[in-house]
Amino acid sequence: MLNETADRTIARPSGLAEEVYRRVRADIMSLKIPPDTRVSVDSLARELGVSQTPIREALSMLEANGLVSKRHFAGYATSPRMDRAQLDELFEFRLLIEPHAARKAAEAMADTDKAQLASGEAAPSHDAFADMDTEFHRLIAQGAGNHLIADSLARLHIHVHIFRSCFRSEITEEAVHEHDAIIAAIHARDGDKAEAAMRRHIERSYGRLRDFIKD
Amino acid sequence: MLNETADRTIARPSGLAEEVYRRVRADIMSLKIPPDTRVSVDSLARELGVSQTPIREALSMLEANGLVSKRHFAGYATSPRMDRAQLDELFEFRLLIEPHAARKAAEAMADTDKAQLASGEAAPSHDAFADMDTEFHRLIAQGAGNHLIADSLARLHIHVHIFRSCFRSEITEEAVHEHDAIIAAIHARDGDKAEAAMRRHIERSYGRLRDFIKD
DNA sequence: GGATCAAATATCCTATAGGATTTCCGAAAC
DNA sequence: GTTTCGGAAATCCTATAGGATATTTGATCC
Repeated sequence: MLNETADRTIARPSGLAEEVYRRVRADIMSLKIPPDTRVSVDSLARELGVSQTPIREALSMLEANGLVSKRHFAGYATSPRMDRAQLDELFEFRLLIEPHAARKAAEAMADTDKAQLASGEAAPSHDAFADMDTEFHRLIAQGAGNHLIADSLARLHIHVHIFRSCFRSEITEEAVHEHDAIIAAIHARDGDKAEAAMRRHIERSYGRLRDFIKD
Repeated sequence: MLNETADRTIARPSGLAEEVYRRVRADIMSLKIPPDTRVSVDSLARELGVSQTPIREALSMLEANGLVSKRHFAGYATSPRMDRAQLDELFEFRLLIEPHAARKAAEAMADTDKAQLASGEAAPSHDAFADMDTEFHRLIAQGAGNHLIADSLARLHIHVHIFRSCFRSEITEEAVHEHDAIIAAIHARDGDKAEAAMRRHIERSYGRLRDFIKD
């Protein structure tokens, strides 16, 4: 095995900045870089084996997506963990979008996409369930057939994912059942039921997450 | 007048990338850089008198906001003008968010902010009306007290602004009257009326803009 | 013991140079 | 007239060096 560039380097010739962006985003989502932590351009450049320019571009994109913030002449840092007010705002926004998305998905989702919906019942671990949950909501958002809806929810769910991972919340039977109800409504092409089931799911999910915040 | 750095250069020591971002965004919104036009890093660097690095950062942020797109080894280009499908998606999204924002603004908006609401009746020109309209919707979104709502709508209204500017649509009496109805409802703190008035305004606005698209 | 101030370090920000790739333009062939 | 091919130009992408700033550490003073 003489494979030289094996460790943590990036080689693909398809845009270094994009590759760095995905990698850092993954590190933030997996809490490998915890919230409210400084992110050094130099360190990342050395660790990933690339120059500072693509790092800088990737961090600029992450900043535009709200995952890191920049202070002039002080560098980048990951956003602090959500507080109560931010959690409230996030779920208020989700309640505006996702029930509507579920309705449209029920009415117009392609059969091939519907077949991919899984409730997460078979998830073997916390991380696996988190990934399946993210994919579940992503599929429904995509099923709504509106790119703005899909993109907005993707951005939001990243923050939900981080928040949930901070507390390693358990895989509740409730969440699985709520997912199943949504899946059933979509398969039945019942827009009203899908919208109601999604609204209920988000409200319950908010209740489960809110308990983790004391301040 | 011996002011040397007067032309189109940038000097403020508060983050060059941010300054470049605002400038390029303004140029795109004013159609000084039309849709579907290539944007050269070198040219911008020479024109603004700064290095390539802040240009690159600013373009990365603009890309994350959907105003330009990048192709590997081919450079940046402004997004093409919205087609019918994108316009439909945009207004579907606005109808999900803005009526709710108007309701919350009516219920909780600060008096000092309410005093700033203007229908745009006194706008002397097309550009002035466009700016007042943007500010009108921004104030209401801010009045909803949810940063996610405010940020999402700000992003969307940029595209509305560009689309409208492409056709230099007239200042309709209708739009002013619709704005007045919203303002009246907010001053009366009537959430139901504010939500209904905003929904009606967006639906009418969609009808006025849709006529410009033939394809 | 706590606070204040100054120097040292680490980091960011900017600028410039060189290699790699796409695009554009013109000529030749069909 | 249309298409194809080749070369030149423009552009992007990456890497490195130097100046400027914030943060940290340590010593001194109260």
